[in-house]
Amino acid sequence: MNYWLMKSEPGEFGIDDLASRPNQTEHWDGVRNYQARNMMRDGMKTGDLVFFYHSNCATPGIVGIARIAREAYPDPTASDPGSKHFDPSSKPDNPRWFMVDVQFVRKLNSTITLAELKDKQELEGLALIRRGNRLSVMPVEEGMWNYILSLE
DNA sequence: GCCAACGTTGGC
DNA sequence: GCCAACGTTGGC
Repeated sequence: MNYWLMKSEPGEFGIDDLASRPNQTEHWDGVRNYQARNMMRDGMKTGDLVFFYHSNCATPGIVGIARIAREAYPDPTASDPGSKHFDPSSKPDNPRWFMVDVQFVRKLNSTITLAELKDKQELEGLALIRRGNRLSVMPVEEGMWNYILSLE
């Protein structure tokens, strides 16, 4: 079992949006960063758990937990000229971008804020709080996962 | 809205 | 292969 953190802007797609989808499941499309893609494609397995993180908002932080419901498969928005994630250099017979399906597990009782996470010596090295980090998909070590949950 | 940090692109 | 220019992310 692996653990992850995935960022989303609540104004675009927040934890409540995930919870209200059919089967409480949604495709995680639109990832256009190679490192993030590689982690989704090569690392994520069905059943892995994910911290759902709200970025670019008043109080950035971890707001809930999700699970990987389907392992990586081609992201159709890459070959859809009408999508804002359209990538003309990705060929349908050789897809460049992938997505996973993510299913809602639960919301946290309260947001574990970025400020709080930054404050913890125990989380030194966590990719989320490394300087300049902008990855939208990143791994979380099991020990850190458990520690973060203990902050709830 | 500002801006630092980072990734990508493309000329050479 | 270098690197300047540009676009994006995301905290503040």
